[in-house]
Amino acid sequence: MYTAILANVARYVALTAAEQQAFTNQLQPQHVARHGLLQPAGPPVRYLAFVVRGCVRTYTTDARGREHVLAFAPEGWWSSNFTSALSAPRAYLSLQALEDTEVLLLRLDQLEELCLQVPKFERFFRLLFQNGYLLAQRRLTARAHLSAEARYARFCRHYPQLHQRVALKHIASFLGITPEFLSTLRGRQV
Amino acid sequence: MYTAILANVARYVALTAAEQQAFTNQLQPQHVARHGLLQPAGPPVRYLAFVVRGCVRTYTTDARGREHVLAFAPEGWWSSNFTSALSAPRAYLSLQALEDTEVLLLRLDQLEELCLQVPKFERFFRLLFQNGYLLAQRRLTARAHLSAEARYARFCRHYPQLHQRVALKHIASFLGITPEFLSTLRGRQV
DNA sequence: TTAATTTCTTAAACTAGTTTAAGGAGCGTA
DNA sequence: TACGCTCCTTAAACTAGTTTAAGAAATTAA
Repeated sequence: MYTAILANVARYVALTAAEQQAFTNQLQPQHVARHGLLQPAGPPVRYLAFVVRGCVRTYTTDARGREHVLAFAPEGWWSSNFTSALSAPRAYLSLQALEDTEVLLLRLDQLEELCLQVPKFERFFRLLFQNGYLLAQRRLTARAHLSAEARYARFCRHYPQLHQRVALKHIASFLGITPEFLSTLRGRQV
Repeated sequence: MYTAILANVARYVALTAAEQQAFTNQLQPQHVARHGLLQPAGPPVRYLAFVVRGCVRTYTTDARGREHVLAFAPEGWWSSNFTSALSAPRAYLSLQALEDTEVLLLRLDQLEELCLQVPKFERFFRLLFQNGYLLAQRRLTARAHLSAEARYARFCRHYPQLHQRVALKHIASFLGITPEFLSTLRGRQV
């Protein structure tokens, strides 16, 4: 259950058995059926999710009710519903399971608590966010530099496994184009 | 010299006089003339910059030699040249002073060193990157949800001071449109 | 002051990507 | 097996934003 997440943390910081215990105590395991939404117990809050099995997509819904995919997270990846008030205050991102999925949830307040108890986690999450920041910037750059076709080619090269598992419409949304246009792009390449 | 940056750090963590000393010892002050590039002493590396006075833009240059602005940083803001290998490995972002500018530079290796010496900085930079990650995600969302016109309106509302100080072509690049098109957008609104 | 250079504006031709629409393919359910 | 549903594909009409070009305005330098 916790093997993968502990290995993930161990990439950056070495934990004692007691610290591992303190960590896993905070995590809420959740099983989410295909197409179901992730949500920790209690009122809606900010949280992180670590995907143990399956695949999750992070998305927003705009004023016209259209969804925009911001990220995918297969096994071993972190994801979060963090966002800031683009339209409404307390606007959270939604996380949906694209397959039968097993996740470990950590609310932001639990994260803060954990960092106070075990300062090593300040380091771990500093590096995690530092990396997330870098990836988000890379995607901004890609959108500025590359045509839709080049972005799709890059996506296929970078995430071949996702390309197989994830519906075309979600990939299109992630790339910032319509499903129809992605379909024509695919047609061209054959 | 260090008043502003210490106030900035104090928003998240309380430092002792000795810790303040350890922090400011690592910082490299640099004066950069208008249009000059920021760069810490030594070989090119990743670094953070805190703007004490003036204004900085962060940008990349693509294969065709065209620049794309990723961020602006006026007084009191942090900025960095972090990026990951979109095209070449060791591809850093460039930071340019848009006015006569005073910055404090902190190399990534110095940051790591500082975190080891004073663990409070793990917390500070964790929160700083967490926030940067959030802002980058917000910009990705804005680009998906909003038309160029709406993005420009939002930029003007959000950063009225920048709108006055920064050249139109840089704002256009930041918004992801051509200067010509931004110019027509401006014309329309009058 | 003039001259050189960069930046901004305007407008017309163009194109990457959208919209709309309709048909087909797959898939879960009864 | 057929029904309903969502997803994917194709194609034609359309549009937001680009490209090209040329002139006006603002900066910079001498």
